Amino acid sequence: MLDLNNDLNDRQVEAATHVEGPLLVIAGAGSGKTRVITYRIANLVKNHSVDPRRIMAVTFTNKAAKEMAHRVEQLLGYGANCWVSTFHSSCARLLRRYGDAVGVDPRFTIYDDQDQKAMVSRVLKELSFSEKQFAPKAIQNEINRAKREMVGPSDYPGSDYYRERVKQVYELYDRRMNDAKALDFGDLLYRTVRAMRDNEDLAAEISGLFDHVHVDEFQDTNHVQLELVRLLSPHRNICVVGDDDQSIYSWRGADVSNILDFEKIFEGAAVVTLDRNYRSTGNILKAAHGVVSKLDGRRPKELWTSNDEGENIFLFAASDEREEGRLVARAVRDLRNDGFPLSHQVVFYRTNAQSRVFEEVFRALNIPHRVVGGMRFYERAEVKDLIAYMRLNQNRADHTAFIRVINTPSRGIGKTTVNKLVAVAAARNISAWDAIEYAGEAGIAAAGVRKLLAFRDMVESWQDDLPRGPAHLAGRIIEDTEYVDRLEVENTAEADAKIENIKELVGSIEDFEADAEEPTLDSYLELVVLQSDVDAAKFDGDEVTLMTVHSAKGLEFDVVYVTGMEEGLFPFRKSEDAIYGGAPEAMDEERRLGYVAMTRAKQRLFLTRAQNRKLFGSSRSNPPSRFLSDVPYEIVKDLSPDPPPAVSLLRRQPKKDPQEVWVDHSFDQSCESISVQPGQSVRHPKFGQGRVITVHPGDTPKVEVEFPAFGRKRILLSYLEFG
DNA sequence: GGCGCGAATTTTTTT
DNA sequence: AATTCGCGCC
Repeated sequence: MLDLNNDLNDRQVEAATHVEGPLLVIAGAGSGKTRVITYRIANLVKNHSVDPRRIMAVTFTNKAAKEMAHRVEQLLGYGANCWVSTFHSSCARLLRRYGDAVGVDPRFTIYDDQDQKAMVSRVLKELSFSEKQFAPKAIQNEINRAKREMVGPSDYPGSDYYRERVKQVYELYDRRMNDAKALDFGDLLYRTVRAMRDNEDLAAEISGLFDHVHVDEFQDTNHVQLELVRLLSPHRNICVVGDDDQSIYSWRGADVSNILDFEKIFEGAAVVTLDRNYRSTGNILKAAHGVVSKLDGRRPKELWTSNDEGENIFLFAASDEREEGRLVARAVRDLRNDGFPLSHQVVFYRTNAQSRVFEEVFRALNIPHRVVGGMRFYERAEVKDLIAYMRLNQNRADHTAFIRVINTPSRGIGKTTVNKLVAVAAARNISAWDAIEYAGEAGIAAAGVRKLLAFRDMVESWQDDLPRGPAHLAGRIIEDTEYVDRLEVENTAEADAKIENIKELVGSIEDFEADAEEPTLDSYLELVVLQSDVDAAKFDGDEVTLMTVHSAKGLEFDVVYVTGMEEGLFPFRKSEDAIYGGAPEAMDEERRLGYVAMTRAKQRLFLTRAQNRKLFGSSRSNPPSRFLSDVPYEIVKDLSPDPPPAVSLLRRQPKKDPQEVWVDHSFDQSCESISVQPGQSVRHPKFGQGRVITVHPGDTPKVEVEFPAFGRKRILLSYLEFG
């Protein structure tokens, strides 16, 4: 069952059998890192008599946690009660158990991004700050950033005018969150670390729970997470696994230096590098290496494999994004006939907005597909409404939930009534729910008071239903609020879709009750808010997967299509005036993202782009992604339909051969790549607007252009403007 | 307090 | 281009 030497390679054994002291495993893509962690845990239990309940493992998603627990169970032959979960879930669990000691009500509600933003808006209103001047989103980010850096409201520096205001918002936000018995995502980590820092006994008790701590995807941990790891590991039995080349979350505070400087943080750490790849063909690795090797400051490594070279890397250059969709869809269908089931194929894109075209084309061609991410199920208004009602049953003080449902479906309680109610609550530092008691004294009209009381009675009447589980409660809510009844009356496609979503939600609650260890309302609500989209996605059934590259972390597929390989899109550039040279870290991250995308592929890798792409309604033409030119030319096979939809030319450093130019141009800052296509409209300083007739590449690229007033002219590329 | 029209904003990635 | 949001009017 557990045969380390047989099942693992030498390096993996080295990592899996390391028992005492800090260990850093640099695990390249596809090098079997989950395998190493699971074998390591199994080894600790089996050969070193470690109590599984005293082993902690932190993963990036709940899905990864489940898988890990499952694989450990397989290795041991019995279910081990290891503590395997995400940072957020672990902290929620700890705070429910120990929060009391540090002023956290154990029955807190967790606020997601939307809830948090609503709360920020409410506070802005309360302080009479204009949302125009202080964008709620920006303040939200600032609060999150502060918590990530362990900066509380009172420590927050009010160093300039703006920050002074932010500090005010942060302070009141903190109070209102407290009144609402709510914690945001950042709080889960911040409060746990705060609690352990401020309370030595508590820190000892919590860290005393574990003898060994593991952290997966360590390259994407941030400051507060590192701090937590430190506090949990006074015994220094800390094993972290990650790959600096796959760090793709710096925008949400992840700090690569956590992994780059690990030996400084935990002195005397052992380091094992896993560079043998078991996943991909040789050519796929070569392509990926071409992209990632251009980075500076990596931990030096190059993946190798004894797998076959495999097929070439396939390129598609399509005329526009619809054509790109069709080319991918056709390839998907052909490969299915060649023995690659749809479920083993995946389409990646850089931004969620790109998914729509693929969905349309796949639907038109009748190719079963599933989109992961984007508008999350649990973020849909109707789903959130029902969940808000459920939240109110867990926590009457939950302000966002209260505001959300007080007049949904509409029951004649309007803005004025609600505003007055919230004002009373704020004045008395009580929840809006409790403020109903004082509604009469707050100048709320008698009719309003009556409606508020009726609402309260309705929610109170569910009290007796709580012990019967969340599914039953959901049924009562739907019935008493007439939520579905009202939608049925609307009789529109949108309303029908909402009804379907509510049915799906109820079904999922029933599934939860049937499967969960602890099928209570509290644990259901926690699951819902901490579950990611990849967690919720079912990877059964024969369907192609569509998802962003970010959600792809840790996954693998036989066939991978990386789409939208265009400058500006992938690598992504925020706006016209943002210059790549100005933010090299951002470009580095794009590069790593490209690397992550490519290394998901086991057998076949397609890189696709569109010559013209519609963005914000208008169409524009992007040069090919610089990442294309980083793929060694010898292993590339261009499957673009002919005639080639466009030729990409360099304005200042032209190459000789158009075919070569297409993929093999270097993007140093001094030269500019321009895509030219017959039919395209261009502008000349003297002749004005014209249409491209033919393209003449070469050392001095020229373009033949038809001008309405001047006829056909051959123009040097450098005189033309595109757009 | 609800509805409707124009303006504004969106599209980087998410636990 | 499409959806969301805010304001003003009924």
